[in-house]
Amino acid sequence: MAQVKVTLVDGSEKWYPAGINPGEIASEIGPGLSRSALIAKVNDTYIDLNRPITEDARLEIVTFESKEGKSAFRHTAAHILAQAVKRLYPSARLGIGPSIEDGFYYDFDVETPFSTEDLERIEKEMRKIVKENYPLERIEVDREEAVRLFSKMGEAYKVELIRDLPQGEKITCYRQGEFIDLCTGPHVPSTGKIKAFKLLSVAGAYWRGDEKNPMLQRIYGTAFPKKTALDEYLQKLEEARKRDHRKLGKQLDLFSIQEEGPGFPFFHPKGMVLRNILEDFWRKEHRKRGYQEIKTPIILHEKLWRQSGHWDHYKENMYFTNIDNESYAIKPMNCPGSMLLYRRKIHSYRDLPLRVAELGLVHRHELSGTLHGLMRVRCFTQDDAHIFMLPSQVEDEIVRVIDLVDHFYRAFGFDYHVELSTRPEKAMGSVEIWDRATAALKEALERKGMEYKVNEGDGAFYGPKIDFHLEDALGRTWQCATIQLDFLMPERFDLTYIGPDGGRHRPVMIHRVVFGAIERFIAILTEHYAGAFPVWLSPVQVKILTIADRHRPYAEEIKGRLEERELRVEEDYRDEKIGYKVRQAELEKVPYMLVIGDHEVENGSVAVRERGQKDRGLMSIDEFMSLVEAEVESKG
RNA sequence: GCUGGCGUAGCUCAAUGGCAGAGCAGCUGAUUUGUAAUCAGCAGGUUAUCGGUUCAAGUCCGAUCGCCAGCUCCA
Repeated sequence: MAQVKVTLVDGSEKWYPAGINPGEIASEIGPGLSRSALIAKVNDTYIDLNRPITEDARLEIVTFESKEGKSAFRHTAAHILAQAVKRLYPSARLGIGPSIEDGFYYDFDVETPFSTEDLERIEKEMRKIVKENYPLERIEVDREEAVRLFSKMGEAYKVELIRDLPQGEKITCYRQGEFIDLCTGPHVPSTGKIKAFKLLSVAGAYWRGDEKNPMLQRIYGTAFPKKTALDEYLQKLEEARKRDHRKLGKQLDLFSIQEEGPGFPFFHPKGMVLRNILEDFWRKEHRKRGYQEIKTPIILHEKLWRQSGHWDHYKENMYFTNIDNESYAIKPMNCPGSMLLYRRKIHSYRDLPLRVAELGLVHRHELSGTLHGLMRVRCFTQDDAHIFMLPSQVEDEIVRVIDLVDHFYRAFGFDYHVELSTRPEKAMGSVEIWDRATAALKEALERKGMEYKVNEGDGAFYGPKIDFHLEDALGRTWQCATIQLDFLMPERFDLTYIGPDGGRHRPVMIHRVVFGAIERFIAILTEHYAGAFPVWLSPVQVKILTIADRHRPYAEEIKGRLEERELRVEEDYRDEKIGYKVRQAELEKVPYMLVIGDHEVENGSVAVRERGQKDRGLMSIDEFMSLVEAEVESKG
């Protein structure tokens, strides 16, 4: 019998009879691996454990530890969900059911949407299917057969998917018990593997993500090989919810959104402190890098928006108003205003690049269902800038902005990922111009050696963009910084500069934001620190707590000393026990508490308590101030 | 905008279709206290809004508004 050489991940090589499958190899290696084996990676493809190995290959037994293992595991869980739904609701039509980060979902077309009680029923049925422990069987069919099979079952959506598959490609299905689904796999060997799972929520989702298509019912769930891991995950979710900036914003009294202004946030005194610190930091860093600051009006005449192209491409998102029988728009972006200012005078090539920054308040009519605390609002302040350049300066300028964003995000300890968004369907300008702009962005990214994901068709209507995404507490990502390259606005506004040849030339322009929107950035910041802001950002840096009334004069003196040094101080002189005041300060997440009693008054010291820690002991006031100031300086 | 869920005191939450409640916060008083909650009293509500069913609605039905999850869209 022919033999195949199998190279394992540790580099060892073994010979097996041809046709052996990865599952058999796993059990030969050991019962532990055999038990945790889910799928296999043979050379570079992931396959089921029962697929035969017919030639020499590199083999990796894939467990739940790896991304692909998790994905296959949860994909199988999705099939179990679909099977359960088909048992309970035979008329349900199947959409798609992939694994996702941390779980899986499956879409169903059903007459009446699922309720929470339905989820419990479905879960119960799923448990039965797991217990019945069906093997997952891979079936290859040709196209006609597949169409016939799924048509017979009435699975119109599946038939549509099959029709869209490339011609000539093999079509695979997976069967478990009475249930069969169109699927490329791979899957874990049997339904019994899915030991711990939970259905989490139901939501509507358009078929194929298009709002013109019917809305299906999507059931979300997650699955783990062990109950303890599932519980741990649910616990983690619970913890993450406590970091929600909407909750913390209320608790810490940073901001609110009132029913009278959906999507229009109110900033409270403490939120304003935070916001002003961010703006101060921003101004300082921008001045250092040669930016000038401007402010343009919030309301401008409709004709400006016609000229900029917003009228044609962005009208649905804009608010309009009338003044003296003329139509005006409330700005959804800052660029047109900035264009007018560029145009106010003649520019020499020697003036370029011209970096013009604006903390600009914009209003956009976002769909009501998309509003989300401070993350997604209807009015927000962009830390905008428009950079007018010679064509030869484009790449350098993009790189400078990338560096700036990186500098900022490092200061806050943020991880981010980058996406390159290309020409959308309803774009202004020619494909050639877009290609040129996109190439320039790519070039800059590659020069920085940055990894990025391409987001086809997601650019602004006037140009492609590099987006920087940050994560919230629940791992949802939000676009914050963006760098957009624009050849079109300068054209539309007939911007020029005088070149060395004395002639007029067209500048190129970058639109960019670093925070993105200050509101969103504050939201991310709040979730990132779980409300326990580092000292330099804390709305209140020090809280003075007195033991008894008689300590008040000394506490006042301390407070004065701290305020002289521009530290942000609050006091709590109420006649309450110290434990009570400490508790309250802890809940307010104030980084430093100073306890003042007889002892401190006598020897002119302060007793320092650090947030989340115990008593740090006595210190002189000078010692304490240097400590805090050093911490502020280091942005720690 | 769409699908589903939810909306009770400033906050967190109770209340079979049958008298709207608790804890915290607030106010008043007592207490003068050493590192995560001192005690007592008082006050706090058109149960989101509007309409309907019912002898009776926080609870059932409809509409509107808002919030939450997701989809679509986006900083």
